[in-house]
Amino acid sequence: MAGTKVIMKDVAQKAGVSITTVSFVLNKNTQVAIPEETRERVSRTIRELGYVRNAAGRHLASGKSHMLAIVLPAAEHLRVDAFIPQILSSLNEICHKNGFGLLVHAIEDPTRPDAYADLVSANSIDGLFILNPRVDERQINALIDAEFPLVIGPGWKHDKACGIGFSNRGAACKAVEYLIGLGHRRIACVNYGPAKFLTAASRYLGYKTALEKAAILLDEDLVVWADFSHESGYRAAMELLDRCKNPTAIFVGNDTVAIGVLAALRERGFAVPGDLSVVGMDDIPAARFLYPPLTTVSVDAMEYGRRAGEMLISLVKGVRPEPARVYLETKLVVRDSSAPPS
Amino acid sequence: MAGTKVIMKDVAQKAGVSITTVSFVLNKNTQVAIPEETRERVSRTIRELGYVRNAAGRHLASGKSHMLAIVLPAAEHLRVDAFIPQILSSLNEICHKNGFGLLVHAIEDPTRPDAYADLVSANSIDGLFILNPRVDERQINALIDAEFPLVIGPGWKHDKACGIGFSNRGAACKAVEYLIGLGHRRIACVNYGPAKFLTAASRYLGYKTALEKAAILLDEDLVVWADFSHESGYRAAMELLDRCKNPTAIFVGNDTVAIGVLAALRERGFAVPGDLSVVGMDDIPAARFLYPPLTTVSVDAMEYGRRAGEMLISLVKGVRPEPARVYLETKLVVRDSSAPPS
DNA sequence: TTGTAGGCGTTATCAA
DNA sequence: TTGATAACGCCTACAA
Repeated sequence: MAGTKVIMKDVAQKAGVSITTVSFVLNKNTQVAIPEETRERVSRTIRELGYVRNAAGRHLASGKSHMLAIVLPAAEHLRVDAFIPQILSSLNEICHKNGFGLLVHAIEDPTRPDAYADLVSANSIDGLFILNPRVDERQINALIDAEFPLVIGPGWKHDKACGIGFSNRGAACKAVEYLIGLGHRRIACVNYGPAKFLTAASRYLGYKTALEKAAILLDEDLVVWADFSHESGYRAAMELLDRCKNPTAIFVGNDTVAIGVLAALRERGFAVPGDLSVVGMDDIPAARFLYPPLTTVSVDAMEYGRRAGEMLISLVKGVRPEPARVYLETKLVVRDSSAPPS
Repeated sequence: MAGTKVIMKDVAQKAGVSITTVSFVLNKNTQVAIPEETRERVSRTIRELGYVRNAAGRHLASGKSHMLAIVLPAAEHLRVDAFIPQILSSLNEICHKNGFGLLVHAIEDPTRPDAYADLVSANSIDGLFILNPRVDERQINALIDAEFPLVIGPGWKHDKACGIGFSNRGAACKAVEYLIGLGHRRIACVNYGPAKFLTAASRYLGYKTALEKAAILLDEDLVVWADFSHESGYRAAMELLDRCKNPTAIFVGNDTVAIGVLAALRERGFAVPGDLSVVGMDDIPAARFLYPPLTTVSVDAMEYGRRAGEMLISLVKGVRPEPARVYLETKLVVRDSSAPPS
């Protein structure tokens, strides 16, 4: 904000060079050899005048907006899930470091779930990171086919997709196998969101897989579905308890929902882990400060966002990241909410 | 993504009108009377061709980017604070409804706290919402002076500022007065962030005000400072307990930090509220599901974001919102973490 | 009511 | 090595 608007022409005039030269300096163009002296003089003039490139002009001429977007397929996600803000945070950092802005687009109108595609059509963004897509999102494949820079979960079924995340199925399986290892047999599942969300479906699959491997028959009455929020976890747990099927452990689809589950158990007088063990997923920052501290499966959310950003920026620059699919490590973190059945 | 790029000219040709007419239809221009029949035909053609306005062209020609930004002066905020995502969520909604994109800019480089000003200089954004500024942010007044659309807290000291928020001082005072009303005298304060953040400073002021009104001498040893995260709240509480000043209640600057405080108390064997009462602020979604359910001061975060968005969009459209400073209502929510001293 | 034409600020091609 | 100059796609006086 150096008072009035300064444009490239002003810089060129003041520095006594052409606009082209200024542009070369700004873009750190190495193809052309500009004398250090000239380069220095132009840089100084830019600083003196407080000149900043106009985004619109640059965008129109280059076709690059220097904007990336993160799409969250459910507004509820953004509102309540403690995992997302961490991703946002590291993604934000990577973007800034590389000169990109970060657009957040949470889908809150279910009738237009693909509204974000307009951002692409309008050429508003250079790349897209889609977190936890719905399974029926057809638009996504069209974008990948069109070779639009796009990062999504590693399990997305498209040959050319670039993805990062972790094995939701594997992680869930790990959590449930841990419970089985403790001796639990009647293990309930409170999933964290509707099955139309890819990762929620995968986590449920992991739950089923673990039971199968241990030859435990799946009891549908032990499965309830929450809807992202603490509140929904609370309600789901209440419903589960009302069914009187006496589980000895509960696998919860994520920690955010587990917060509600723990509250419900407390309210109904169940001791954790005395009467019931609870295991979550995500290891949100609050997990270790809950009562009791929550056993969960940890993923490094900050790294998740960082790597996603790096992959996306690589794609935007025309370099296909290698490897194209990254599975982050998950780790069972045992705290005090789990114990052998009594 | 209708395959290849469609521009206005294509629409104009196919519909058999001039580019101007298409532009008028797109912009819902009411100055000019276009026959319903023509308008309809153009709209249909736009749909058939899957045409979407190019953001760069529009931006350059109109000077409007149709982007708003929210600035978070500490990256830590975004990472761990459960209040912010809710604001983000409703802000996101209002933006979409009005055809704006939402840029998130968390400041993570303390050496360049005003990097977001470049967004303004580059004309990348039409408006700015600054949440919880640092008190020393000089850039802000320059922007307001330049009449750049900007929404900030209502307490920001500039005649022309537009602000929304709530009285942090008043809300904190309310919380502490409640504790005093219960009979507490030795009330500690765990603030949620450094005093250079405006709202943290205001909440501390509220704490002091309440003590003063009740003629209770402020004991500096009862005051500790956290740093936004649960973890920092945990550590701050530990430090407080180590000082052995035997408070009977703790006022915590926000609920996020209070989660850490509760964990520390638990670990040290203090019963809440039996041995110590705890009161937080913000009423984050998790507050009522904590153990014990947290007494706190509630503000409607969703409305906060919504109103902020509305004010900002109004400003962008050149209409100064009325009133220019909005104080949202705060409400003491008494749950189970507070009781009279034993 | 519709069309023509100039301009927005940058990039990038092509001469010089 | 540098400088003109033509795009880029849209908006908007102004003209018809």
